[in-house]
Amino acid sequence: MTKQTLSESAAGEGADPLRLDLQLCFALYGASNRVTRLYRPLLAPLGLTYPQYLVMLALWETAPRSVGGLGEALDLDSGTLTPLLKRLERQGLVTRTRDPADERRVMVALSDAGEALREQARAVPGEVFCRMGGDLAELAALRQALGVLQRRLDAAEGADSCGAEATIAREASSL
Amino acid sequence: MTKQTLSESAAGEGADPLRLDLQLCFALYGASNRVTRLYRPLLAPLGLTYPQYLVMLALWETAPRSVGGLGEALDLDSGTLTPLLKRLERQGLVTRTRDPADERRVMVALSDAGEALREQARAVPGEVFCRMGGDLAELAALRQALGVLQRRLDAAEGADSCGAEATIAREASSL
DNA sequence: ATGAGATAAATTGTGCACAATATGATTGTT
DNA sequence: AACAATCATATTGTGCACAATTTATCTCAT
Repeated sequence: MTKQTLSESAAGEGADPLRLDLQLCFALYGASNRVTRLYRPLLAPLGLTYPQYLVMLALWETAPRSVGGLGEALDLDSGTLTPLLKRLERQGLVTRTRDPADERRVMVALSDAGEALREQARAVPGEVFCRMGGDLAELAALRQALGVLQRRLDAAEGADSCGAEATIAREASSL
Repeated sequence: MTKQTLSESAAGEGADPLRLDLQLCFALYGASNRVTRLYRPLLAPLGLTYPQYLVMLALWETAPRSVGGLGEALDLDSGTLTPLLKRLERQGLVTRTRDPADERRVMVALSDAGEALREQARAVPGEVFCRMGGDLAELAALRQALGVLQRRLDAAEGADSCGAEATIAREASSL
């Protein structure tokens, strides 16, 4: 099976660390694509894409929120959010109004239809959970590990060249 | 910090499985975005994007390959690959020629420049490994868990409605 | 008050990701 | 041989994701 070329070819032979992160990054890339494919048919009846669903989830928890606030919550910038929010607005799910207290900000609020959609969306997480497979402990562990990795990637965001001092620091804290 | 709204708000309170997969899927989505952001500055000197790099990795292992073969290896369809491969061709890194034995197929081969780029790319995995943080066991475990999840997601690809027995199983393990 | 920075969002341009469809080649049946 | 079904790739259209830039607003030191 050709699919294994990148993902598992070195699995048996002594764990080359270079192959490992190739495999890990590729696995994350693939998993993300698979997740959005998994959501697609479930969200289609609601007229939402997966990123739009994430925005709605954020708003169902707290609204109104500024574009920047949403961006920080979802780790997306205005170049992604602005057109996405305009589409949600065109569908009548949210409203976008400039904050009178600070005209630079745009506050995103839920319309009645946006609030109402919450009920329609209630069945989605259960379906996803079910399709992902039920080993709760394993999923929890995976989420936990992703949280740790995420913090490291966020930390690495600024560092320009993982220089000698960083390598030493890594070795010191490595175990 | 608003960022925690989706990712960790329920961490302390009894592990609602519905929140869990929301968090897990969101974490996968975020991790994938972060990975491509991590690669971007490392691949920019090579003139490659992360998906283009994946294609080149596949070709450096085995070439020539058909478009379909690449698609199976990377889990991408021709709608994604065709324009990507045309860009690689325009950069002089690959050639695309129809297979004389089966004119439906397009074989993608490496040009000399494409072969040569392999040397330039040799430093990339090390940098990535370094920036992701060095706990080898943890990264290996994460990759392992992603492999399991991936197989489940691939299996769930066809299933239309995670039927009654699965729902019952979920309810049984739900609390 | 005013102009220099800082900040928030929008815009522009490139490149995925994928559904739906189209085009053309191959295979199997009759 | 002819033709339906299948298969491999390409095309079209929508919607992210993000870098780079622009526009408008705000803050603050003077």
